[in-house]
Amino acid sequence: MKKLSIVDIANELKVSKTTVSFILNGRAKEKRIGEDLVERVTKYVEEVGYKPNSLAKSLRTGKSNTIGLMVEDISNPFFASIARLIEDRAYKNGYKILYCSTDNDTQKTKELINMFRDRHVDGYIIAPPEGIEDDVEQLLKDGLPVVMFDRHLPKVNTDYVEVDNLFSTYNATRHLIQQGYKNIAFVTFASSQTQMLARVQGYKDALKESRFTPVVKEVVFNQDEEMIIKPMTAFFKKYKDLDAVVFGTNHVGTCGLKVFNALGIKVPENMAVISFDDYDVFKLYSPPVTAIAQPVDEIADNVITVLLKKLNSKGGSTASHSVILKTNLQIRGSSSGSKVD
Amino acid sequence: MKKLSIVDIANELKVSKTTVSFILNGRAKEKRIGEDLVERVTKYVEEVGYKPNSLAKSLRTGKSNTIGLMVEDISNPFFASIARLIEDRAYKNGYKILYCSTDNDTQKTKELINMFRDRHVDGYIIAPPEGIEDDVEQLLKDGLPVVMFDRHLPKVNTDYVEVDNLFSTYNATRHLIQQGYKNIAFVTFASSQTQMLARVQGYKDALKESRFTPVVKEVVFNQDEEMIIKPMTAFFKKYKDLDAVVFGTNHVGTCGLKVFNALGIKVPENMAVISFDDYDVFKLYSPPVTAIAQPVDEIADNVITVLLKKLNSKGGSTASHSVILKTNLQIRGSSSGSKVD
DNA sequence: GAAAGTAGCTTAATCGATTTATTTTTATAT
DNA sequence: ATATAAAAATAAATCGATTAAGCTACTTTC
Repeated sequence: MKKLSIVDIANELKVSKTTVSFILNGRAKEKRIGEDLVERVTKYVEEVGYKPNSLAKSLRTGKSNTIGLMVEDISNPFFASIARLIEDRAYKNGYKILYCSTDNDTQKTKELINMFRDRHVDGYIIAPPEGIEDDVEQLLKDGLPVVMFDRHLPKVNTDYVEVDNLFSTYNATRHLIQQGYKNIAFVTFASSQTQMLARVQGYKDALKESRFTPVVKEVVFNQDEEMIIKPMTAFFKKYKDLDAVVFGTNHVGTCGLKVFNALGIKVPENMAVISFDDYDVFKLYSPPVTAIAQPVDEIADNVITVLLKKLNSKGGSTASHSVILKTNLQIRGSSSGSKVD
Repeated sequence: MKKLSIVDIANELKVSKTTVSFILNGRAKEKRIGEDLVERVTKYVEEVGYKPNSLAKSLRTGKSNTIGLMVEDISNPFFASIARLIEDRAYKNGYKILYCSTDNDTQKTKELINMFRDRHVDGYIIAPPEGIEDDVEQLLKDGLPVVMFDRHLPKVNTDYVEVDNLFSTYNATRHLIQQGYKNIAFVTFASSQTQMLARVQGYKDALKESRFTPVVKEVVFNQDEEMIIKPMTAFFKKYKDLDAVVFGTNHVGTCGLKVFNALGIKVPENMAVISFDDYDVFKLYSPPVTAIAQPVDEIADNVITVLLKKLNSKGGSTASHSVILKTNLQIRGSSSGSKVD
């Protein structure tokens, strides 16, 4: 049983493929095709289970009904859950997702964008690394909708969905200060991505307000966790008088907990911890770790909504929708959060 | 600047598009095209950055260079890391990944398979739910390679990559017995998927060997974690004399830990725990939780290797490669694993 | 020096849809 | 009965590649 084409349908019913095409695309009324014929065709198509070849369709129409999703790392729970939610919404709207991990690697990301272009992806959802401004600019110039999330490219005027990073770490740090902690460090990945800069700034702002000296440690992003844990271990060995730390991402936070476990540093007795991004590891740590929870559902929801809007408004120069969402400081810990010396 | 097509290239160079196509596909020698022309074309193509339209190419050749990856839930760390590794290998071999989550929903999975077919995916990687035997059979009949992982469909003769589930839980349970635990439960998702049946069986076998009575609790898979935690809480409240439990998956295990936290049950003092699938939550729990670590790298490696082999051997009826990998029981816990009453 | 061979390209069909332009058929008006 | 408009359906071009088959012009071969 070979796959059916529109010609087969047309031949079988002794009509032209044009007619079949019109009917299948709901343009029967518009093209005033007789109701009886419409019914005959619809019925037969249903009966034999004919599905148009989407490649041919895409070639002709230029639309592929595919969305390209580029995250930093699909195996990171934060990105995985957002991907999951976006996937659901996209499928429901007839779009498929082509996804990939950028590893925050500029060159890799550029290649992936080309790959997506090549595949005639209709829209792009990107958690962008630095250095891809020109490529994104080009996409926009060519009328392809792009929505960024988690961070954005300041030099590129496009839609994005983010959380209020600066306020989040500011607030978290202030929380620590109010609990009486005095030597608070900030540990994060070395990066000049917008969200990272904002997170560091929030921390610094809070410290400045209380006239404390900031201690910022940046570790280099690496697939191999050991390469993250080593420098971090050295850092905590060196700064022995720290009594609290804010971690810039869930991954850094998780590595941090591993370091503390290895060094025998008790959380929160010896070291209060707040990490960006909430997830099971922090919830189940004992005692559980305070975390800045990002509203993943809302992020995913906004991202896909904005993108679908752009896709439907077909080239209409919709004004940029930049959505900034609030995070939620999940305060946890046996000592109800206040310092006990 | 409109996108270039092969015709534009041909016109510009005053040659036929056939020639350009042959050169671009490395068939210049075979089609004895002059070396100078080959160079001229190659150079020009490079210069203007022409990339063939892959849709047109796929339409003509029938190959899309895409692999469909269907996992249970992309936001589950086990599947996310495998997806990540497969993605890497696939991209390196010129294949893109279309992925989706099945939620173990038969109907949804059938629809997704159709979606993939429609997209002319070249090969399928599936962690199959039950009930899709016919659909997979059809794929195979149509010459489309399918590799399954994590579990398989006993009635369908296709390649799969799995771990030795039965031995894994048997071994884990025996470990608990050797430590002196006497009332060991097995908690898992209700499912008759091969891997789940094997896991329960391994547990039962070990208990039988020592003449203990098995206590198996099955909870229903649900997106909403509360629906898992509730019945599990009831279960542990009811069976108060349990001193150890084996969890069938990382997700059940994580929920279990949440239940114990809520009920004030200390692990491992009041309840020894071993969970299938190792990940950060178990490593960082204090004291860390013993887990059955699956070799995700090896799984991903084998899956993609088998699939690529099939894709390249072009319809050749390669014999089924079924790979069964060993798991690794990561023994952890402050009391070095033995029971202290 | 005519037949055969070959190097080097090109013509045209094809994949399976969409869509523009056109034709045929039927109904209505004059 | 004929012109005219409306309704219904179709032919053919197109999207951008691949590829089987064909065409020159030049070189061999006997």
